[in-house]
Amino acid sequence: MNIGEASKASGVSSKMIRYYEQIGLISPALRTASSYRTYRDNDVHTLRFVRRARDLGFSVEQIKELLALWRDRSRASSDVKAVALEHIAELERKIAAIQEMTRTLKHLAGHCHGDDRPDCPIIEEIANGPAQVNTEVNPRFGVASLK
Amino acid sequence: MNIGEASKASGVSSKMIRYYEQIGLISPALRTASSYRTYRDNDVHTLRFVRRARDLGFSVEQIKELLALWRDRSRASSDVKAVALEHIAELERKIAAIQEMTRTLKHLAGHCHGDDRPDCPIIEEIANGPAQVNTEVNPRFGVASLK
DNA sequence: CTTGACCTTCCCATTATTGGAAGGATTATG
DNA sequence: CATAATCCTTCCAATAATGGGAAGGTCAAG
Repeated sequence: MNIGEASKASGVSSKMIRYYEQIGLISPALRTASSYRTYRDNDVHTLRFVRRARDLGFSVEQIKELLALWRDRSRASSDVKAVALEHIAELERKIAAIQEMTRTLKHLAGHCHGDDRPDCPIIEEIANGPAQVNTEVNPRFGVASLK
Repeated sequence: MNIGEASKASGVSSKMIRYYEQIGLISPALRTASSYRTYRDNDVHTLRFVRRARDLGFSVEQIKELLALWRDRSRASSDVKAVALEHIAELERKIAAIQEMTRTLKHLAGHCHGDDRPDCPIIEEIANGPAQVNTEVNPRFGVASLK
């Protein structure tokens, strides 16, 4: 099986297969006399492993660890779990960060008329920072009272 | 004000200020006789605009649009809103993708003992793909019945 | 034997940011 | 004033993962 077939069989592009080999994520493929890379079922299995891990958002570095754990049949499941939990934590940090952005943006967009007039709280906030929000119950202390 | 002070005042690193100038996001700074860049309050204002937009996850390209809209005092707020909504949509796609990953990973981690034994559903799934989940109510048709 | 579809390596681009080197300018201190 | 520390300048490189493409070799079908 040459690289194109291995690519189709694994869902990893030929480009990436060569790249993974180059950076040492996977071992160098066997070569034919004319230096074509050849792959066997086992290699394709590894490539699928890599693709699934990528689909789960693991970095190449983490996949290196996971591959080592996969091959080590005497690994402790706690070792695998540690990698997974660490990754989950990172993903959740990312989600929180992005959600904070959307929260702010939705709030702003919700207050933007979105019509032909130039007045726009979205660009206002980006330009001038968080607008003073009057959360004051008593208007005597609100921003409005400063006029 | 030279670049270091402008950096502190705006929260954008000197490196990035130079970069933004180089790619044309901001206009070239005035220079002293000894070619030090100098910045005035107005420039710092622009830099803050850029930083806030970055904090909201806008790409440099989008910020280019936003800056143009900001400067165009006859812009339609709908134009700003369009950029924002597009960005919100993209952020939500990202969130959904990452959440799907965490959902899967948490499920797997929840079934991993995390002890000294090698048996681990996490690495199992990465290696062999989605395990057959028996969602069948009638055991006659379940995977179990294939034994 | 030609043609088309593959393969090889090598280089470049992407996005936003950081790091560093080499050298000049400014500022502070002794 | 001399010198040292701290700035500034430009240029080059690296990051992470992927895609695009060129130039040239190989293979299989016709």
